[in-house]
Amino acid sequence: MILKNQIEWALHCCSLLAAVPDGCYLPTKALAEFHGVPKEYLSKALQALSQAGVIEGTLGPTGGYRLARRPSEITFLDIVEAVEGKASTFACTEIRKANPCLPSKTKTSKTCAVARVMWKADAAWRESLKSTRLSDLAQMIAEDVPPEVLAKSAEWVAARS
Amino acid sequence: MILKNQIEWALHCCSLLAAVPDGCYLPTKALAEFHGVPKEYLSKALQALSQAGVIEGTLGPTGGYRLARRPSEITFLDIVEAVEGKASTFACTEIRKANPCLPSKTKTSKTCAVARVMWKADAAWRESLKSTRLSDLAQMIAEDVPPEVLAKSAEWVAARS
DNA sequence: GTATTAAGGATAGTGATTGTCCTTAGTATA
DNA sequence: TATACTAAGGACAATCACTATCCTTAATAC
Repeated sequence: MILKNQIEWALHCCSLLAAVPDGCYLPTKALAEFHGVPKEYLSKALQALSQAGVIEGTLGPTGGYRLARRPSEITFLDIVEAVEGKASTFACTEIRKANPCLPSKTKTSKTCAVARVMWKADAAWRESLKSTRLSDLAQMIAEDVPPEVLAKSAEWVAARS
Repeated sequence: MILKNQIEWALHCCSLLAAVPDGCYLPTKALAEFHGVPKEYLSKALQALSQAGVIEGTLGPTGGYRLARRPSEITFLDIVEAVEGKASTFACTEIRKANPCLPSKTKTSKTCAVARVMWKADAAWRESLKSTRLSDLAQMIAEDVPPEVLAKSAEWVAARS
């Protein structure tokens, strides 16, 4: 099991969209070029983010995407769930019901114990993703990347917004 | 992204192996029949568990599998990692390096910030899986399943061990 | 009117998961 | 010793999700 690449793309795109000047939009073409990924396919991830209300897009020559909320109000979970969906990573197929010793009349009152444990772990994963906001990521990146690269990237984005 | 079915099978199989009498082995055929899954394919998951040292198998007419340790010393994480591997669910493809504003000479001192956050969430997931042991699962199941079904299942297993 | 954009449908290519079949070697029993 | 049973594992095909590309439609700025 591995998360799809679109998750990574979506996270990096949102990170970059945080650098878009107020009132402006950054088109898919620029986002794809900046990250070196296919524009058409990236578009699918951006559409998912848009539908989830994480980002918002507008049409026309000055169109593109921008964050729908402030970076401090967008969590990693928002982005991951927009692309990946909200369904648990563990799918219970109820194989416990195949138990030959289980009379068919038995009521399965609770959910499967195995599933409960796996879902608890899934919840812990999401809770961790929820605890980091886009603004936190911006701060981390500001500490990692040299200031001149950061400034140049902001210019690059502004020039295309 | 979704965990493979073999994870579910492996967890249920380990749960059932906990009911095998001391010194006995339960063959793949019985495990597959009990859970209603294809014997040949289930065998792959059991082999992975065996290689990871979670269970141990022996050959011959009285052969099969049994737990390699006591249920209190086997965690969900042991089982999940045996089948799924220890690699993180998030794979960083370093798309940050495609940044056109990044001089090629720039040293990437730290790992990607996005990856760090995703890996932290992955660690939280594994930590949660680590906190539940096979003995805990047995207790949960004992509270869910009617005593007569539990006893009948134990008989079923003993008869094939 | 023209160029540009998001949105989304249709369709292949790719790779991981699922499933089956077969061979090999070790073990218990008659 | 012969036989039946088992795990281990290699080879292979089917299925399905992910990746990628192409195309049409509708809205927007100039």
